[in-house]
Amino acid sequence: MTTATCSVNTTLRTHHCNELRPEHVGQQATLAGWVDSYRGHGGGLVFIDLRDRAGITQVVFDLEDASDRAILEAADKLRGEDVIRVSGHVRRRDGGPNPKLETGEIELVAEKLEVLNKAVGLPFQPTDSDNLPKEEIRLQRRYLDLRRPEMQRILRTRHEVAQSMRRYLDQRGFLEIETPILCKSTPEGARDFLVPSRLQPGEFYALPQSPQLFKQILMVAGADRYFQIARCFRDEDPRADRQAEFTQLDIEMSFIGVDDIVDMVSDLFRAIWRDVLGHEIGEIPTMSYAEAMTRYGSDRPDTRFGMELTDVSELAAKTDFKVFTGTVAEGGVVQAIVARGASEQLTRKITDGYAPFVQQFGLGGLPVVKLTDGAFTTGVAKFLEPIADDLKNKLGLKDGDVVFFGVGKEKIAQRGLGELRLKIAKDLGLIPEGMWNFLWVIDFPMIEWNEDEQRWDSLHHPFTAPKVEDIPMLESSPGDALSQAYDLVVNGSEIAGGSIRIHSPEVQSKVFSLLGISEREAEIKFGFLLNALRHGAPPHGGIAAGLDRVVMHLCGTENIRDVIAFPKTQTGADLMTEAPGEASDAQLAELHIRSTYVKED
RNA sequence: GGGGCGGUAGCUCAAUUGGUUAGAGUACCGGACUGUCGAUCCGGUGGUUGCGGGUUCGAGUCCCGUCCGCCUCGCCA
Repeated sequence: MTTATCSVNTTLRTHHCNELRPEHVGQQATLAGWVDSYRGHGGGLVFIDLRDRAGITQVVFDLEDASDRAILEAADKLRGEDVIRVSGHVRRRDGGPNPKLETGEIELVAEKLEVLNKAVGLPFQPTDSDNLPKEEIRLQRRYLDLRRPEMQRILRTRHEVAQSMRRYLDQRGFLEIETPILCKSTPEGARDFLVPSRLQPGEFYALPQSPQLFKQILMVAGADRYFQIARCFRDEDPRADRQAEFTQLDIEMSFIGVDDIVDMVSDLFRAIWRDVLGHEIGEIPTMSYAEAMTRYGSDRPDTRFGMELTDVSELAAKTDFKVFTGTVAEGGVVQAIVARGASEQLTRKITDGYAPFVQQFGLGGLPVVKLTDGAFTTGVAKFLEPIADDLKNKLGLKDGDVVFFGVGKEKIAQRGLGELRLKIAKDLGLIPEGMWNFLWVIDFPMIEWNEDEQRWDSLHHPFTAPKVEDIPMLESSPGDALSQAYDLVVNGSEIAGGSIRIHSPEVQSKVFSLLGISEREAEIKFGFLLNALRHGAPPHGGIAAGLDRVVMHLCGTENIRDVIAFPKTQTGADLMTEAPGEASDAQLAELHIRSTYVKED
């Protein structure tokens, strides 16, 4: 018995709207809910579909049976979304069963009707699935939108995921511990949301970007196994699968290595997919970051289809095409992906459109050729003459294949082709339905060079432990040192990421200095963590899984706002409450704040 | 901060190259109807075409600005 089907009888009702069955025929029942639809036949006969969270039951007002004229007149005035309470007896339907409803074999014959709340001037009908209002309207009247069965299903799925997580972790000795929302601002990472302090004039809290430091402190505190379904805040621009305020399943464990957490979290996701979808994930394969970048041009590869990247720099250098030869001479690469047999579908117009697409990711352009009757045609065909046979062999080309070249610095060529690979696969429908390709990506580099800032940035975060054997490389060749970090990917989407943490103050200091964080700076910003590491820190590590994204996958939506009860728009607004709003001068004065913003005309 | 798409009745949409009184479905209101289940049938109300300016004899349509929503690059340790 789940929360969806258990009894919810109260002083106002005896059953929910998906409970009455033929076995209840003859019994008295009282239902309460929303009028889902009204079908009137004049003075003598009115049908109402009554809806609540659980489902729909047909109520009939029938002059020939139990209903009197006064009730029929009242019933005739009922309209969609009115909230009513009806009492009567259950009977088998006269007009035959309705197979579309789980309660379709019975109906409730109304003897008593009470209108609890009349719905007037609805902006839209939540039951009208054909004419779904635009998202703006749905967000303004979220209470109506959430009444839709599809949204109810998502709310329930999100609940089931959270319960599945709690059940699983509880059984394995994890403690659910809350951490502060009003935190100290930590540098780096995303932009912080700031909260002014009234009691400490001129000072500010930050909302947590994640409970990262607190959960490490909890390990030092001997909690051993911690989890939390934690709200996190990052003041950055949103995307379809990301908003500033989001939820993570946050986990940290002591006395573990990479395999412990990978195995445990694999098992956790097997449990979630089993609980929610009844799907068996099976073993989750592992791939190194280097392999993911080389083969798929992404650190979160979608392995549901092929079209992998191939490096053709050596051949490209033998052409007379300056774009190729110049790039290779400067240390860049030429890589290729092949859309097999797609030359008919990928018209000139479409392939032309791919050029600006990859330019977004920094590529200069997008050389293209097609293979027709054994010869290269269109695009850069003429430049490929000298290497035609070698290229055909290397890429295994057949007539009808389309080849796209990514030309430039390795990272940029990989990223550009990686993104193009996904776009082409979507455009051509190459992505199989119903597949769940989970993948652990491991062996990330510790750091990567930031060209703009001319410094090393951590790939994961500054508390990520290097591989023990790579510690000496932090000084000799830091860019090659690998970390004990891991990301869980499903169908090309990152749903969890974490690492074994540094538990030695010496290694932590070394990493800080590598990242250009001075000792003094580190003491000011992370002094409490460095102190904790000096006072008996166990080896520990953890992971954070994006709850919103997990639910998106399980519900089959590509819009993060669909899986959040009260989401925010692209400008960070809540269209229902109209947050954010202005603060009064008195409020600001108390907080020792004055706005410098000047409205433009 | 950059690029793209969109905004017409409560809601979903239409409106020829700029051209008569901006239409349809649905919702809502009124009427008919005793077995419907997207009930049906008849009638009706409903518009600052997001907002401001411009071009024009004439603007929903073209131009400029602006607001809002969505997608995206940057950003997101």
